[in-house]
Amino acid sequence: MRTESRVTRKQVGIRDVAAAAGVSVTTVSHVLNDTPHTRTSEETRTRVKEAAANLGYKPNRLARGLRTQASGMVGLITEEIAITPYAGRIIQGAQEAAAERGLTLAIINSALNPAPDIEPQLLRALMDRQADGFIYATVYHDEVVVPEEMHASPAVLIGARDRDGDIPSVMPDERAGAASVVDMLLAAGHKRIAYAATSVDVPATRGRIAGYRERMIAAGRFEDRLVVEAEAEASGGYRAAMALLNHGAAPPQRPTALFCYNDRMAMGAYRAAAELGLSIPRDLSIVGFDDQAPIPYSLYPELTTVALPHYEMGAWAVETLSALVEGKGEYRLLGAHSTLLACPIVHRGSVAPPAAT
Amino acid sequence: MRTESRVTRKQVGIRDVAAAAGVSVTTVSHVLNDTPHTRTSEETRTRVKEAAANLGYKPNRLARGLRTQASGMVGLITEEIAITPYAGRIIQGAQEAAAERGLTLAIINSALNPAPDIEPQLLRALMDRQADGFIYATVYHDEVVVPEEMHASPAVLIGARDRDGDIPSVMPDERAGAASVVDMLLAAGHKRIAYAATSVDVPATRGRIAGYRERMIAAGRFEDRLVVEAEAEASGGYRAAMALLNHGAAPPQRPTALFCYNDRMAMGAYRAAAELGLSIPRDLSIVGFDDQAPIPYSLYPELTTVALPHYEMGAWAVETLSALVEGKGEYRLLGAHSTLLACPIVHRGSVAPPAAT
DNA sequence: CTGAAAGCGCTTACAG
DNA sequence: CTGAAAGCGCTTACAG
Repeated sequence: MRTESRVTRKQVGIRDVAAAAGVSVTTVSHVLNDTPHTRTSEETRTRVKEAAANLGYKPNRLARGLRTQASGMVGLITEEIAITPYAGRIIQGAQEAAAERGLTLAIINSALNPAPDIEPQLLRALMDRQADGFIYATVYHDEVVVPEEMHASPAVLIGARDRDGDIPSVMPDERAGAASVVDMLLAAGHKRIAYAATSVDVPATRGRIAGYRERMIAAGRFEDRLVVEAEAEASGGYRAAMALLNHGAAPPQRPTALFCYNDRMAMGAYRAAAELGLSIPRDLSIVGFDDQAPIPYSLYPELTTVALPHYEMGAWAVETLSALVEGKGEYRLLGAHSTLLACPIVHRGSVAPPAAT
Repeated sequence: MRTESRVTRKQVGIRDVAAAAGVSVTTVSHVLNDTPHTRTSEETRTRVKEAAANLGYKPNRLARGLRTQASGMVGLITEEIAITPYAGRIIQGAQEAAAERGLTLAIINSALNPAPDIEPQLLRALMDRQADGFIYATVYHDEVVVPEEMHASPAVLIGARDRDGDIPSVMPDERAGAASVVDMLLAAGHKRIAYAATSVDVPATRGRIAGYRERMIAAGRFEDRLVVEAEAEASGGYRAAMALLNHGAAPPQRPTALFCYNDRMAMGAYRAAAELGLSIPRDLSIVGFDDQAPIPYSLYPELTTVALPHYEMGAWAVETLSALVEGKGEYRLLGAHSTLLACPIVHRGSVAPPAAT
């Protein structure tokens, strides 16, 4: 049972506080907001603060927003991301950064191939609520053309560049991440490091293979037959691994390490290794990419992989957006600069030095 | 390049529309909102609508909210759900239902073990924005005590009952889902159906094993040694499957079907089957639970499992909440009723009739 | 140091 | 059928 009073009692407003403290609403507003260039006697300040606390006064943000023309709300449009396994952390990063700044996040989950109407409709809903700005998080494209409406507000992009070059963006440094995997494998003593590639043409595929090739070439270890292409799924990883490993040949013929485009492919590679009687990591080291739950810790041994900086991208986005919002008007100046965030290796159990041969 | 005018042009307000149409703002408001018990000449109506369309008038929801004391915004508090793999669909279901009703969803991602302050802080942010009500989505508990503040507003619970019995709730019908799996397996001809259980004491564990036992007993097939407990992870599934299958015994000794508490355990069971040289589904049928991406379609053969009604629970929640909000004041009357939603089997490739013995 | 008053953009009795 | 006016709860020049 609850005290009904809490439910029904009228909201206390700034006027109630003013009355209780025996001052004007102006003064209440000033002391509660610490309005700059305003002096109020210490005595009055404490009287006001006490009154506010006693009454449990909570300013109505709607009213404030109406008056100040700033809602303190930012919209996060996620392209399927809310229903995509790995990117809830974007939301988390954005939300924590928003909370620090007193901003509220309103999330719009747009479809990957948005129905022509629904996304603008949701976007409008937020604009009608005077959202101060927008973050558009894509599932990873090169370039994206953001909804027309977004150009009228401060905006920031996650995972893609703006085709019109207007909007700041952030994305993972796939290339550096892949390069660091090769470095790590090389340092562990591997010489024949294969790559299970995939052919979809997105930044992730290009960046990862570029990082791989670059380092393999630099180390003088690159060979065409070390990379095979397949679908970016477990089944593709199985096929690629079979092609790479099943030459009936022992090392040095056979690769001692297999770097997979993503964790799903790595999962298929585990199955291939099992069928070929190869023990991981003794006979074969495997590295994935994405750190896609729950794969890495569901495999045996647990999969060493590369994490995407989802949390960091979310936080970066609201930080940048919030700067844009502050510096209204000239926010175009920041322009199209695009930031790359590091992808750290998550070390687990699937990498070991190659067996002595 | 964008037309700067769009960026800088002052927002058009209801007054501009009134001026353009040569009527009062009262009239504009009436025709645009179709205010009941109000008649306006057809001619005036069209004039107003045209003027609004020409000017691209979009009502300021902040102002409307301030006036009507209803923000049209509902808060969705998710306990780690935004960063949990399988429940983005709750958000999606809630969002689509909200959009249909002209409501906007604001999402708060609370931690599983919330820091004592952060969650109430976010909740307050939404209350200060005059949210009309709240949905609290838990990761699955029996009962939960919702934050004190929520009791002051219409509210609805996903995945748990309210300890105080005040708040309507919805959850998956785990028991019926598990029962339907046993029925399906029985119908396929299996007699020895094992269950890989887990011992954490949450509704999901109890409901699933209850459904299993109930049907096995009804069919006269229940045996204690058909169920073994392990951790609810791939490693536990591996161990349980090994214990169940590795008696060196062929059917009819050995179970021909294995129902796993969740998909992660099923994943471990696949590995055990492979090591034991058992082919799925020829030698062993496996069924999981959760339909947790990307496991079911990353396994070979793809895993038959049971889906949780996330989308439906999300939609149910906003529908119910919206009813509560409409019927303000007496919303307590709806009270603690708790709704169960069906968990459908998703048929894939891991079930077949038992091999003839 | 403090306050009266205008105004943010709407809706809604109420009057005509 | 239509409109003038009050008011939702704040903030902010401006005056004193």
